[in-house]
Amino acid sequence: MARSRKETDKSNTERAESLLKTLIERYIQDGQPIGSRALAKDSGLDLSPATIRNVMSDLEDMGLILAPHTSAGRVPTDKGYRMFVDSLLTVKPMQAAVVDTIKQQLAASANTDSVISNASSMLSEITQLTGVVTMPKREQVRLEHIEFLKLSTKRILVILVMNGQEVQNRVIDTDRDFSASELQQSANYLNAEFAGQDLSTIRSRLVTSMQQARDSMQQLMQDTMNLADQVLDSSKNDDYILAGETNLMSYNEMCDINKLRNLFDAFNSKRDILHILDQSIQAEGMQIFIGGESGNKVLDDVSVVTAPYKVDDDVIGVLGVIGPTRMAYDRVIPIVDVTAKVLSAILRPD
Amino acid sequence: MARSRKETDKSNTERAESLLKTLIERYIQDGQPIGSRALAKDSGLDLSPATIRNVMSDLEDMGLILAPHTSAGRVPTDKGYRMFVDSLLTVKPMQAAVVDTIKQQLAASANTDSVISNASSMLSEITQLTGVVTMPKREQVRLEHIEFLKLSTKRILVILVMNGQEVQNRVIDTDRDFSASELQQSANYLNAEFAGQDLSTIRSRLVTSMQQARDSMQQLMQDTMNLADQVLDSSKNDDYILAGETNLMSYNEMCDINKLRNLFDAFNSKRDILHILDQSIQAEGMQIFIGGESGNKVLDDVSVVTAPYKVDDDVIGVLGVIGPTRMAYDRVIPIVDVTAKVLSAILRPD
DNA sequence: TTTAGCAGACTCCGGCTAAGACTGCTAAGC
DNA sequence: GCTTAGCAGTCTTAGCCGGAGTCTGCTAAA
Repeated sequence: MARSRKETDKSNTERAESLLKTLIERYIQDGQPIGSRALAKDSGLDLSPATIRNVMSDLEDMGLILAPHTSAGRVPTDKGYRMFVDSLLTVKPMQAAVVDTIKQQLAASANTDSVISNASSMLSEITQLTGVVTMPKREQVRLEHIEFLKLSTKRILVILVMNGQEVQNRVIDTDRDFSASELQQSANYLNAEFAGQDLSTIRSRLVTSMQQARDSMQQLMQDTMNLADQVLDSSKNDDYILAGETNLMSYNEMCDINKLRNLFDAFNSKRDILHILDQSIQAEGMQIFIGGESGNKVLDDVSVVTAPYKVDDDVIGVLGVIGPTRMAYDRVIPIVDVTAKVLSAILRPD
Repeated sequence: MARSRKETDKSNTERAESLLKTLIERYIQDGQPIGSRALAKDSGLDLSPATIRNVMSDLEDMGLILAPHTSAGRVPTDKGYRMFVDSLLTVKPMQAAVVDTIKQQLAASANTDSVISNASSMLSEITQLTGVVTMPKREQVRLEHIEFLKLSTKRILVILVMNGQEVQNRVIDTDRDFSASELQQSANYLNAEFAGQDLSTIRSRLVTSMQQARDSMQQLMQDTMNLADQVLDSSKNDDYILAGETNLMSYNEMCDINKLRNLFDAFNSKRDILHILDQSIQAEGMQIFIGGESGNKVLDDVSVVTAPYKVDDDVIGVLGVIGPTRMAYDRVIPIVDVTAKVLSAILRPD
C-alpha cells in the first residue's frame, strides 16, 4: 500500500514536471499565457483539460507558474524558469555549420580587442539577443616588452607589449625628471628581468625586491622599480563589450519604454552589469541569472546567460547574452557555451 | 496706392512670420497642436481667433504648418522649422555658470580621447539630448615622436606620439625582416626629419622624396620611407563618440519603438550619422539638419545641430547634438556653439 | 480687412455589450 | 482515488455609442 502510494506520488510529480516543461516551452515560443485546453493538446499525455487544471493549480501553489488575471492561462514565474533550466531543459545540439562560422570569424580577428568585440557581435547575431564579453583579466597577461618614452618634463609614456599582439599605453607623471638614457637603462633592466612573466607576478616580485634592497640599491634602480610599480598600479580595466543592444527592442515584453531605458542606462553605466558578470567569473561553468534573481531591479524581466572563458585553465573573462526572461534557453545555452570554448582556444598563447 | 499696397503686404507677411514664430515656440514647449484661439492669446497681437485662422490657412498653403487632422490645431512642418531657425529664431544667451562648467570639465581631461568623450557627455547632459563629437581629423595632428618596436619576424609595432598627449599604436607587417638597430636608425632619421610636422604634410613629403631619390638612396633609407608610408597609410579614423542616447527615449514623439530602434541601429552602424557630420565639417559655421531634410529616412522626426571645431583656423572635427525635431533650438544652439569654441581652445597645441 | 457666429468634423473618453477564453468547483464515472 | 464532463463565474478584449470638447472653414456683417 505504502509503496503504491509512493509510486503514484512519483508519477504525479513527474507528470507535473513534464507539464511545466511543455508549458514553458510553449510560452517561450509564443509569449502568451497558456490555458489548460492548449496545454492538454500539447502535452501528449491524453489527459482532459480538467485534469490539467488540477495539476496547474498545484504548480501555481508551488510558485512555479502564475495567472496574470483570473481568467487567463498561466505564465512561468522566475522560480518556474529556474526549475526549467536546472532540471527540465533539453538543450538543442548546435549545427556544425554555426560552430564553424564562430571559429572562423573569431580566428580571423587581428588582435585581442577585435576578438572580444567579434565574439560579442557573433553572440548577438546568432541569438538575436544582446551579446556581452568582458575584457580579459590583466593578471593572465604576459609582459613581452616594455618601453619608456619621454613626453615632457616629468611625464613619461609607457608602452607595454603583451602576449605578442596586444599593446597598451600609459602616461605617468613622475616625481623627478628622467633623462632619455636613464629611461633606456630602466627599460633594458625591466625587459631583461621580467619579460615573459605575467603582470601580477611581476608586480609581487617588484614589491618584495623593493623592500629587500631599499638601501643597497643604487638610485636609478630604485627609481626604475618605482616607475614599474606606478605602471602596474594603474587601474585594471573592468570593462565589457556589448553588441546588439537594439535586438532587445524587438521583444514585446520590452515594450515598456521606461524599463528599456533603465536597462540601456545600466548598459552604459556598466556597474550593475559588471556585478553580475563578476559573480559568474568566479563560478566554474555556465551561469544563468533569471529575472530579479540577481537582486537587481533593472534586470527584472531579463535573463543573463554566461560562461567563463579561460586560458590554461585559468578563468580570465566572462561572455554571454542578455535577453528577455522568455528566451530560447535550449538554443542559447549551447551557443554561449561553444563561443566560450572557441574564444578560450583562440586566446591560448601560441 | 501702389506704395500703400506694398506696405500692407509687408506688414502682413511680418504678422504671419510673427505668428509662425509664436506657434513654433509654443509647440516646442508643449508638443501639442496649436489652435487659433490659443495662438490668438499667445501672439500679443490683439487679433481675433478668426483672423488668426485666416493667417494659419495661408501658412498651411505655404507648407510651413499642417493640421494632423481636420479638427486639430496646427503643427510646424520641416519647412516651417527651417524658416524658424533660419530667420525667426532669437537665441537665448547662456548662463555664465554653464559656460564655466563646460570650460572646467573639458580642461580637466587627461588626453584627447577623454576630451572628446567629455565633450559628448557634457552636450548630452546640458541639453538632455544625445551628444555627438567626431574624433579629430588626423591631418591636423603634429607628429612629435615615432618609435619602432619589433614584435616578431616581419611584424613591427609603431608608436606615434602626437600633440604631446595622444598616442597611437599601429602594428604593420613588413616584407623583410628588420633588425633592432635598423629600426632604431629608421626611427632616428624620421624623428630628425619630420618631428613637429603634421601627418598629411609628412605623407606628401614622403611620397615626393621617395620618387625623387628612388635609386640614389641607400637601401635602409628606402625601407624607412616604405615603413613610414605604410604607417601613415593606415585608414583614417572616421569615428565619433556618442553620449546620452537614452535621453531620446524620454520624448513622446519617440514612442514608436521601431523608429527608435532604427535610430539606434544607425548610431551603431555609424554610416548614416557620419554622412551628416561630414556634410557639416565642410560648412563654415553652425549647421542644422531638420527632420527628413538630410534625405535619410531614419532621421525623420529628429534634428541634428552641429558646429565644427578647429585648431589654428583649420576645421578638424564636428560636434553637436541629436534630438527630436521639436527641440529647444534657442537653448541648444548656443550650447553647441560655445562647446565647439571651448573644445577648439582646449585642443590648441600649447 | 477684420470679426462674430455657426455648421461640420474629428478626437477623446467613459460606459456598455457581446464574444471569447479560462478557471474552479461539483458531481458523476472508471 | 483519480479522472472527467459540465457549468457557473470571472476577466479581457474589441467594438460601438454618445457626449463633451476643440478646432476649422465659411459666410455675412461690421
